[in-house]
This record gives sequence, structure tokens and C-alpha cells, in this order.
Amino acid sequence: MKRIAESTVRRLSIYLRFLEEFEGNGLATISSDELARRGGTTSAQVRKDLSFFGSFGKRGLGYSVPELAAAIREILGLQREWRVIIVGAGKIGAALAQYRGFRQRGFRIIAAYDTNPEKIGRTLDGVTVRDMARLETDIAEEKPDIAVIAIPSEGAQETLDRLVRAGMTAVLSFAAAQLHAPPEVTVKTVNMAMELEGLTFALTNKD
Amino acid sequence: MKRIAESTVRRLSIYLRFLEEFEGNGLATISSDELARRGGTTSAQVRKDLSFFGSFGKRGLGYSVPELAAAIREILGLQREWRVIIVGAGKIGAALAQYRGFRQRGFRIIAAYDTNPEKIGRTLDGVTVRDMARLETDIAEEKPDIAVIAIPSEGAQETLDRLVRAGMTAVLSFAAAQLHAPPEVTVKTVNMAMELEGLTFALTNKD
DNA sequence: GCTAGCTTGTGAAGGAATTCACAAGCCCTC
DNA sequence: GAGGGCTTGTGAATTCCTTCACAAGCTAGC
Repeated sequence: MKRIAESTVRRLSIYLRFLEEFEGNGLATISSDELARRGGTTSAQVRKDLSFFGSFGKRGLGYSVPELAAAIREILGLQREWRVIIVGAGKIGAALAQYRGFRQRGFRIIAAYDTNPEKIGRTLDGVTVRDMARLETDIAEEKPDIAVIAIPSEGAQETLDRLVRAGMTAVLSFAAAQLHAPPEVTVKTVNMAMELEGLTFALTNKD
Repeated sequence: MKRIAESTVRRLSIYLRFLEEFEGNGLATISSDELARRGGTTSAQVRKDLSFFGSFGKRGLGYSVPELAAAIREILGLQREWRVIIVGAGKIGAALAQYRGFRQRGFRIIAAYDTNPEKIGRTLDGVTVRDMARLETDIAEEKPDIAVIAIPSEGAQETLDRLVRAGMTAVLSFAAAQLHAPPEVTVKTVNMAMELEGLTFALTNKD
């Protein structure tokens, strides 16, 4: 398959959200134009995005909502359950553990990890906090698919290295640090500071 | 000024983080090459990014760390304090209120808002939770610069509309929803679900 | 003050993503 | 079953972003 742009994947994610909403409303079909309006893009973009993966619509009619939703779920790999571990049981870790969207979309949080003895053994919304020392053995045994880094930026790279050595290949980080990993490991970073600075830049450079 | 790509602004943010680290270490100068290595990009990219705003280096030598840091802070508008309000005092709002990077970088959280009577009047790490009903009058009076939306996606668009009507022009949203606002309002969205789906896509489509 | 050795700043080239524009195809009505 | 009205799927054109490549310019050493 041809290389798919990250922006395309992000938009598929957006389309899927609307499709699920429409599914709930019992809507049967939708046009690329309507999908574009909701998603803040253009109809050509919607059609192009989908065209990388196949041909899902009917000319003159549009897309069947349930069919397209199923197709995108398939593309994004959401038809199966994904096992997630959270490293760091601080405020962000706790917010993630209770995040509904997580479970609703097939992500199952199997454990959280922390070094703080006061936190170890407690539960965050049903997720047990384990000793960070067990990280490697647990990973070997339980084979989680995705690790979420929710610790301060200072320790983030070191933690990522541990996760990679233990065999993890997909990591979502909330640390405000640029992380480095081998190419076979996919790392996504949610960097709040960066987003905020995007805002201050916009505020400062208004025409 | 010529239009600046969002990717350029994001990278400036990254460069600044390293420069501040180097500043702490007392390092005097740095080359575009070193900055690129740390930031996961190329030296040509670094120089191009900076070139949109002026000429900050010395040929043969590199960039003065404190000077370049100051220049980027200026570009990003970080030399002043920014007043932030948080809408939603749930787990995410609480995590934000205590987030250190926030305050360290000149963002001052002046208030949080919620509709839940049990939360109103309490404080999150020194930030008072106010009644959501006061939102408009408070904004008119206190003129915050940035609003952070930290509520579930269902109410997010409605909340954004209220913020826009009340005069806010910069919004950071953590709701997993595509938000629409007039063009003079800058909205950034941190969408965890989208990032996760980027990971599952990568995991599913390994060569 | 001249040369060797770096590193910047930047046009030009190249590559990637988006938008255009239209033929192909489907549905519905008469 | 033929025609009108829509909407998809997709090459081509365009726009946007990144990388290349090199002249210009600075420093340090002799």
C-alpha cells in the first residue's frame, strides 16, 4: 500500500466520529459534502482520503453511513480490542484512567504504573496502580499493545527507552519533551505547551 | 508578514525548549545542526524556520543560546503574561490547574468554571472554581486571553459559542469533537482519541 | 592581515498534500 | 427505458512545505 499521510489518518478519525453520531440518529446515507462541512474540510478532500483505501460510495447517492463507519473502523484497526498501560498515576494518568472515550472505542486499560509507594496498590477508576519495578516483567507476560506516558518530561525519554527495550511499539506521550525512538516504534506526543504557544503566536501576530 | 506554517510554529516551540535547557547548562552557542538533531529535524529546516523572522545566527559560529531563546520567546509572544480560564473542573481541568509547565511559561490561570454545585467554591491547586453562570460577566470584567475547554464533547460546541460571543479569541479544547468558530478565533484541539487511532492505524498497517 | 575551517541564510529544486474539474455512474421520475 | 439531477472517484493543476546546495561571512590561528 502507498504511504498514507498522517493528516489523512487524522481526518478519517474525525469522519468516523460524525458517522457514529449519524448512525445513532438512524441516518442512512451521507454525502462527502456534508461530511466535509462537519469536519471542516472540503468534499474533494474527503473523497481523496477515502480513495486511498478503496471505493465506498455510490455515485449520485453518497455513502451508506453504517458501511462507511465500518470501513473506517477497519482501516483504523478499531474492530479489535487494544490493551493499554498507563505509566504514571498522577493527575494526568488519573484523568486518562477515567476517560470514557477510551473504553468506548475499544481501548482497555489493563494497568497503571507508578514509583510512589503511596499510590501503588490503589486503584484509579478500576485500574490498579502497580509498582513501576514490575514494568518489564508485566509487559513480557501481558503483552499490552499501547503504552501511555503520563509522567513529567524529565523522566520521559528514559521511560520510553525502557518501554521500547521491553518490546512496546506504540506509545502515546503527554510529556512536554521531544522523544526519540527507533523507527519501528510509533510515538505520538500530545504537547500542551506547544498548543498553547500556537495560540499565543496567533494572538501576538494578528494582522 | 508572510504567512507562517503551523509546522514552523510548532518547531519553534520545540527549539525553545532545548534552548532553555542549554541556557540552564550555561552553554553559550549552538549550531542549527545540533538543534536539529535534538528536535528530530534537519539543520536546513531549522535555519529556514528562523529565516522567516530574521537573522539570528553568526556564520561560522552558530546561534547565541540566550539571544536565540529570547528571539523565539518574542516571536511566540511569551515575553508577557497570558491570562487563562479553564472551563470544566473535572479530572482534566484539575490536571491542567496543577500542570507546572503552565505557570512556568507565563500562563496564569485566573479561574476555573463548572456547573456542578459541589465543585463551585472549591479550589484546584489554588484556582477557584466559579459558577459557570458567571462566565460572560467575568470575561467582560477580567478579559482573559485564553480559554481552555475541559468538558465532555457533547457540550463543547455550545461552550465554545458562549466563549466566542463573550469575546474570547483563543481557545484550547480537550474535547474529542470537531469545533467550529469564526475565522478570527483561533481554536486548537487536543484530541486524544485521534492520537490513539493514529497509533492503532500504525499498528494495524505495519508493512 | 591572510588563510583554513565552519556555519549561516537563502534562492532553487524537489516532494507532498490539497484543490480543481470533469467523466462515470447511480437513482428517480415520467 | 430514457433523461435529468446528483454525487462519486480520480488524473491534472496548484499550492504548500521541505530539502538541496552554495555563496557569504564569521572566527581563530599563525
